[in-house]
Amino acid sequence: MNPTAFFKSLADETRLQSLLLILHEGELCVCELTAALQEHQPKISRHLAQLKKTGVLSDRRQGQWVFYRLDPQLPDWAAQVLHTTAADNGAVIEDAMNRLRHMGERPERTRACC
Amino acid sequence: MNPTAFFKSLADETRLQSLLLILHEGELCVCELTAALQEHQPKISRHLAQLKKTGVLSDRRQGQWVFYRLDPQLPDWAAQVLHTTAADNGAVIEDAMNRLRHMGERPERTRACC
DNA sequence: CACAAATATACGGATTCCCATATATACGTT
DNA sequence: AACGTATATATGGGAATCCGTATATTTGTG
Repeated sequence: MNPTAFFKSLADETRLQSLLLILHEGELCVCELTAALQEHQPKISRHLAQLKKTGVLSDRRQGQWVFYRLDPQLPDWAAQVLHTTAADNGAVIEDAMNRLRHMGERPERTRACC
Repeated sequence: MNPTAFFKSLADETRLQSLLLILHEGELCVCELTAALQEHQPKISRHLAQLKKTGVLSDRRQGQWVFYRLDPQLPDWAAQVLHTTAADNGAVIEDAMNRLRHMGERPERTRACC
């Protein structure tokens, strides 16, 4: 993982908020992020695709939904950077977290392997 | 310190290398960074000015030289991000460190206050 | 197989970013 | 004051980035 490329991934409001939300929730699907951040779906999808391509996130499909989470292979230092950032910047996702909590009809999760 | 703005500061090869070198050495002047990174002086100055403007670095003039160091007011989480990155990415500044070590005529430092 | 929901991608346009070059400013020395 | 060194800034051009809209793809359901 190239550090500059990694920081480029974090250098966008939508991507950083998405990452912090995913970090907090474990995994989230596109529609949840779209609702929480109040952004158009293609915008969210585009940024998630970029984060996946650079190895920050990985995804799994479950039925109609695609859930994104931190890539388990993300280097420790990079994961640490994210956790450090999350710990001191809760305000960044405060509004989004509230919207997420009050969102009706969130898709049900099943285990990755049954 | 806005996290997105902070990460934008790190999302450039020249800026990140400069920061990691400064972190390692405590403080460096423009001419040392120019030599270590083998870049044109205006390019280095421009990036340092940007890092200063966003509150990541601060500078002090000593005679003809201007030394840059981490801004003492940089939030802990941001400093931590830098240290975490430095700890696992020594390779990023390896060549530059070698050039710095073999650089002749490095300017002498005096204490900030005499 | 039609249809709706969730997600992904393609396309242009607008903005931002980065650079090299040229020039200006500040300091020290003579 | 004149000159050399170190640093800063201005300018213009090219590349990368981000966005909204339109459209394609995938999946589940009837």
